[in-house]
This record gives sequence, C-alpha cells and structure tokens, in this order.
Amino acid sequence: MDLSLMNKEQRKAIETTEGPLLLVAGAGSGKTRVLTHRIAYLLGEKGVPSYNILAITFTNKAAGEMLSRVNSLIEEDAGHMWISTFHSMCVRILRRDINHLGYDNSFSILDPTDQQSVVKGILKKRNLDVKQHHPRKILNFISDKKNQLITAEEASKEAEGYLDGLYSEIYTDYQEILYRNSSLDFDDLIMLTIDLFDRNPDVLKYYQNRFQYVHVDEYQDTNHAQYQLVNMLTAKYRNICVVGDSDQSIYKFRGADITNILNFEDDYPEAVTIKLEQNYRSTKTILDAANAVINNNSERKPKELRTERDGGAKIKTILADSERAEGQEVVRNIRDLSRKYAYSDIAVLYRANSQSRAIEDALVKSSIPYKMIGGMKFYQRMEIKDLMSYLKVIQNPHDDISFTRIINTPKRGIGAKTVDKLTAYGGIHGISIFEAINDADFIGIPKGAVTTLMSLLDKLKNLKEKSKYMSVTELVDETLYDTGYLDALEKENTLESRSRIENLDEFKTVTREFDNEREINDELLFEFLSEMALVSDQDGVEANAGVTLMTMHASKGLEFKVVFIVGLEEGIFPSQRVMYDDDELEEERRLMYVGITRAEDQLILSRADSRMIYGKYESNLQSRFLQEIPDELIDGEVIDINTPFSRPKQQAKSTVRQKSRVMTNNSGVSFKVGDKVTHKKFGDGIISNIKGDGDSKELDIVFTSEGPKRLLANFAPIEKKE
DNA sequence: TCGGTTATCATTTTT
DNA sequence: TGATAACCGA
Repeated sequence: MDLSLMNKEQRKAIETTEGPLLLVAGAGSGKTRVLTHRIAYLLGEKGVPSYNILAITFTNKAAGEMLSRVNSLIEEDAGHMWISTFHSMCVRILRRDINHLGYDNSFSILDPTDQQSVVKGILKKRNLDVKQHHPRKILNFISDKKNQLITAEEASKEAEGYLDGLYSEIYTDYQEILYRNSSLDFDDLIMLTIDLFDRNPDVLKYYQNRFQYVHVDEYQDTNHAQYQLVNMLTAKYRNICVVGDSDQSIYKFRGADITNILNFEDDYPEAVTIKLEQNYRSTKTILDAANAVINNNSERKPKELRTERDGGAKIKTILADSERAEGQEVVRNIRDLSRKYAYSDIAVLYRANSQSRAIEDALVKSSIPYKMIGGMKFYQRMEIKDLMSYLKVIQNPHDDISFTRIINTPKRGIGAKTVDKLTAYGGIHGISIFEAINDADFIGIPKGAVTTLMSLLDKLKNLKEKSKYMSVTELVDETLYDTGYLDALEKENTLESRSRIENLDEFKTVTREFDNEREINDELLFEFLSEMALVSDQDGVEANAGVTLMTMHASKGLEFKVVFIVGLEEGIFPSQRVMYDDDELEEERRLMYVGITRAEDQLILSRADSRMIYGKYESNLQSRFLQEIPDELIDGEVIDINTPFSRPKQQAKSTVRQKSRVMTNNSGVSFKVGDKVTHKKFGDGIISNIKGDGDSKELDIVFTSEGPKRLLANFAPIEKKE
C-alpha cells in the first residue's frame, strides 16, 4: 500500500496495528483517511480477515462513508467487516440473542416521541401533573441512569429524596411498559447488549473472538455504557484503536464522558499515543482563531493545530440591527460569495434550531437554494410518524404505543374512552390492545366501535400476511390504501393535506432505495424498521446544490469552504443557561471551536444588536467568543469591548442602540447593559441583560458576591453607581 | 366524539 | 412569537 502521501504520524498510526492505540486527532487532521487506510492495511498487508474487524462511528453517514472509502482502497471483498454505529451494532447483536434476556427477538425501537407518550401515560395513571414533572426531565433522568448502567431496581434502592424516589418509580413503570410492548429505547440497545454479555459469557466470547481489531471513532463522545461495551469486546485481544479530540467533545449533556478518552492511557498502560496536529483543511487565519478561542479553556491537554495554508482571507464580521437584518446581511454575503463558490460550499451554523428561521426567510426571498439539517425533521412529521406506526403495528401487533397512535387515525370514531377501556383491560390481563380487542364485546365498548375495531384488526392481519411477500414500498402503498389513510387525506384536499401526500411519496423514495438493496423475504419489514429507527438527520446531508443550514452540533465531522456562524451574542451563544457554569461554558467554547474549524477558506461571524425572543425584543452583548479572537485576524473595524460586561462603545448605528437603552421608573434612572449597580442585599453587580418592558421589565444582574440574578427593574432595590 | 377556540408555556444541543 | 395542551360547545 502506498503511504507516501501520509505524514510521519499518520503513517505510524496506520502501521501500529497491535495493542491499544490512542489517536489524538485534531480537527481536519485527516483522521478518517488514517482510519480507512489503517483498516485497508490490516486487510491487505497484515492479511487480517475482514470478519475480524470492527469499526464504530457516530453516525450512519460516517459509517457508510468509511465503508466505501475502505472498499476503494482494497481489492478483496470487505463484506464481513462491521462498520457501524454503536446503536446499529447493538441491534444486530440483540436481534440474534436478546431472547436470552426474555425479550422478543422482533422488538421495536422507540423514538423520542414514543418515549414521551409512555412517560405521559405513566404520569396520568399516577395522577401527576405534567407541568410539574416534565416528561423530558424524567426521560433525561432515565437516560442518565441507563448510561450509567443503573437498572430501575438499583435506582429505586439508591434513590435519595422525594424526586429521586419518584423518578425511579417512574423508571420502573417505564421499563415494564417497554418490556410488555417488546420495545427498546436507544439507551436500552447499549445497556441490554452489556447485560446480554454479562449473563452469557459464551455470547461475549463469540464477539470477542470475532472482533480482534476494534476501532472507535469520536471516542470523546462515548458515554459510560458505550465505554463499558468497548472494553468488554476488546478485553481478550486488546487491539483497540480509539480516535478522538477532547477539544471537540460537545455531547456531555447527553452523557458523553470526556474522561473516557482522557484516561485511556490509564486503562491501557501499554497504549501507544499518536497526536495528529497537522491540519489539512483550514487557512492559518482560521486555525489561529480556533486555537485562540480554545486556549481559553483551562481543562484541556495542550495541543496546537498547524497548517501549511498560510494566510488566507481575514475573518469577516457582521453586525446587524435585528435578526432579520442579520439574515439579509448573511444572504447578501452569500450572493457575493456565489461568484467564487458553489452554494453547496457554504454553510450557515447556529447554536439552536430556532435561529434558522430568520436565515431561511432571507434565503427564500432571494431564491437561493438551501437545505436544512435538523429542525422540523422529516421523520417527525405527523404523516410519516403515522405511517411508521402502522408499519410497526403490522410488524409487532403488541406494540401498544404505536397502536394507540393509529387506532383512530384516520378518524374512525374510536374515542379516548374506548382506548382507555382497552388499555385498562389489557393491563389487568397482561395482554396487548391488539388482543384486548377480541374481547371488546365484554368490556362495555359500543357496538359500532366494536365493528370498526374488528375490521381494523382484519386489515392489519391481512397486511401482516402481505408483508411476508411484498417489498416495503408495496406494503406502504397497500397500508395507505387499505386503512383509508390516503383516502382521508385526499378528501381533505387542503394545501396541508396535499403536502402530506407529497411527503408520503417522498417517503417511498426511501423505501425504494431500501428495497433495491435486498431480496424480498419475510424479515424485510423488521429490517427496514430497525434501520429506520437509527437514522439521524445528519445522515441526510447530501452533496447536492444549496447552502447548508444546521446547528454547530450537527456540523461536527463536516467541512465547508465558507462558514457563517450567526447569533454570536451573550445569552445566545454562549447560551443563557450555561453562562455562569465554568464546565458548561467550556463545553460551549468547544462548540465554537468545532464551528470555526469547519471552515476551509473563509469564516464569517455575525451577530445582531437586538433580536425577537418569545415575541419580545432583547438585546445582548457580543459573545465573549468573538472577543477571544485576536483583532489582527479580523477584517475591518473591530468592536472593542474589553470585558464581557463592560459597556459597548457607541456605534454609528445609534438608532439601534436606543432599543437596548430601556427607560425604567426606578427613580427615573435609565439602566442599560453594562451599567454598574448596587443592590441593598446583594451588593455590587453589573447589568448583563435587559428583558421586556413596562412593569415586567427585568434586569439580569451579575453580582460580585451573589452571582447572577434576574430582578424586576421597577421594584428591585437597586441604585446605579457612578 | 369532534372541531374550534382559548390559554399557557417555552427554546439548547441528539445517536 | 408560535406550538400545543386544555377546554368548551355542538
């Protein structure tokens, strides 16, 4: 194999095939290239059989890309190699052997919406207020526990305090419901695989012997459960190669544990560590900015990216009046750039999906093609979820979660009362709703409803038969037709219903693609559903024309010639919630680092003086991350603000400034962001933000001794200093 | 049971 | 502001 184009470190990484290897791979350092070549080297030069190789990536897209790149490097067939995400790997393992744990092998996989409805159901049953106990919070709790490999039983035992105890009980209920529905959530996939290995050493041994060479990409984003799983798999041969960059760890909120990568050398004392610091992506200007920003993090191993692309265009900044103006300004710049670059070379990145609207609006008005990743996701649209629920019920009739979704969709006169009765009856007798319908006559369900239900049951049974010899696409057509779903939409004949029909058609391009790849067999539907449950939005990033809009999280692993980062304001990015927590702020800064390092040629940073949030205007100071970039890297006038909370210098655009200078009734004083104030109780502080107006006007004040507080401007006992 | 209206509440980030 | 849950009247 020709490794002459590799640098010294890369070559060493490829050739170090035995024993544990830690690859510290900075952004743009060609780690995918190294990984693919390493696998090809194992196959070609070392003669390792392809079935002995496992590579785990973060997204399906990354997996697909890696597979095709490996294939282009080697002659022989790499067909038996596993290159997949943690989750699809676990589905594959569990599908074979989960019956050892008492689950049905044809389990379904819950998506987040399904999880929510399960939790909501539990809350309702326990007469708990959804507003007091947010399902999302509870699901976070459950997910945290599962990532720590703590079972419901253990959680209940260890629980301290009321909330902990309650949530643990809900966790128990939740797990029971999932078990009864033979459903697993994302975290179960990992946790139960470990459980399977624990209880069945033979199964573990099989996979240990099979995967003698294990690779894990984005190792900094693994959580404890994933860490455990990898360690189990590699315990015998210890040929484990992990790749990661602690500076790009941005998923702590989801349980990612950065110490997994930081402690790798302790876990494997014989490990070889190789640092890839040569960047092949960005200009020096961009890298200097990235390095300058990330250097403000105290909790990091020193590392400095180098590039041979000297100089490059300076970083441009945009200061707009409002988020609307920001969108227009971004689009104006995109138009200018489009003389030199294709639209697909350009990306606009933001902190939160809600920021996309202003950009989208401006793009639509200029008829510039664009594609948005995330946001209102295709697979979360009602019609797609409905169809998926039908398919899930056809595949697994005991899936009550999906069945309750479609039992009255389209409307067929089955109301909440009927569903309640069926659920209650099913609960008592330990049977699913599907089975409970057979006894519908005896449980006080109106005759009309019984007839409808029986006919629905018939249709579903028929479809299940059909699923055994039909392609998924054909089955989708049959389902939409037989159940009257399509008919109902056609009758509605509104703009919306027509767009729903279009989306369903669009869905069929997905099924067609799936069908083309395989032969018809009676497991087809199951395979399809398993695969679908694990696709992410990132997987939808295609190389077709158009500007790409997405969050910085979604941008990890991608690169663009030109990158815009918008909304660089305190309270937006860094987000309000993390601004005063050092750890979280560092994670936020890493996110900025990820954003900056996506850019190859040109970086454009933008912010708005004031923007609409919850229907109110708010103005924020410029982001501290902007200030962390050295002035000499920035093109044009630099807005000089020395500390995050000092007062911005007057700009030429004074009309805008006025918006943030809100008058208050408080002794006739006007407060503005950056003002120093004294509070009777809290002492000295600085105003960091102003929200609302009139009586509900609020001041965010950071007090020297008390930290951040939010106070009502008209009523708080504060005085302006100086 | 259903459709329309009003009230209320919230924004990170996602395999 | 915009989504959605609760509510109400037919």
